[in-house]
Amino acid sequence: MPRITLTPDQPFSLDLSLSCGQVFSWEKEGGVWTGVVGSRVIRITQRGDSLSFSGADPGFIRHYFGLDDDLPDILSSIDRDPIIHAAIERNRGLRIIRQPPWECLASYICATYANIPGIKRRIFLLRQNLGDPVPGRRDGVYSFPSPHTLAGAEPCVLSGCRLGYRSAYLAKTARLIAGDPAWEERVHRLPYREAQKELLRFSGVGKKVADCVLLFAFGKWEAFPVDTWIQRIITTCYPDAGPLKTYDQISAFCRSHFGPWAGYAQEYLYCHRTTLARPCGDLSP
DNA sequence: TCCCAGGCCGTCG
DNA sequence: CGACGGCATGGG
Repeated sequence: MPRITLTPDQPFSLDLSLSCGQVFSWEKEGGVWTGVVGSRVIRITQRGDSLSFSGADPGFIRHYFGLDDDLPDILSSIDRDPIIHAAIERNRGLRIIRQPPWECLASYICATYANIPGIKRRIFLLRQNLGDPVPGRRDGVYSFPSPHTLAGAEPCVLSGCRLGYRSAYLAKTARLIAGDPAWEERVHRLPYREAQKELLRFSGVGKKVADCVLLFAFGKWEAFPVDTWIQRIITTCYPDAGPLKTYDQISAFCRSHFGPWAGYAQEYLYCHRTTLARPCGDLSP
């Protein structure tokens, strides 16, 4: 079984990274995480500084989990106030995962105005109803459906995935992308703001979804997704920022406050949301 | 039964 | 631009 030994100067927590709500298709059973990334079934476990895994080579694992990002450097650069400091102390080792772009985009279209268990359920149904079974010992493991498959899906099959009003958005975007295979390379090449504009062309994609995809799939670290949790945290815990009202005001304040790795700060705040969002921003543990 | 959830779209000032 | 209602569905 392939293995990666982590060095002490580059902390990593598999549990935090997979359970903080950035990915929706990983499951942990008996200490082992299982997920489908593209067409690979990856099984991985962490014991201390050792990662043991199957289904992918070490280079893929390093890239997918961001193990080559200099986390201590990133964290010290965003550690600019007591609020984020507490979030860092509590969640050190959380890394932003590099998701396949289409899976990430489609998942976050399905994630609007829903809670995480509901999102996981819908994406599970999408895989089960429209994905391809992935060869392996265990059945019940399916790849994420391709844009082409989703674009041609029977309406009754798609409605069985319980997406509600998101269903039409996803189908429309799947059709657009099935006829535009260069979208991924285009977004990669563009700087943050123009890449965001490019994603906003897709149906069901507003600024929040676009920023999630830019952060979680394209490594645009300036992206700072503002959802209801982050909005609450910023307005209650950062009153000195002034009366921030619009998405762009909050997002821009956080980019200037946290710097070029603002997206990492967002994820640490989000991971710490239930503590930070309670009344008065109480920092007690 | 309520309220809320990793919001977006269309419409109207 | 900014504000606002509607929206399918499921969790707590």
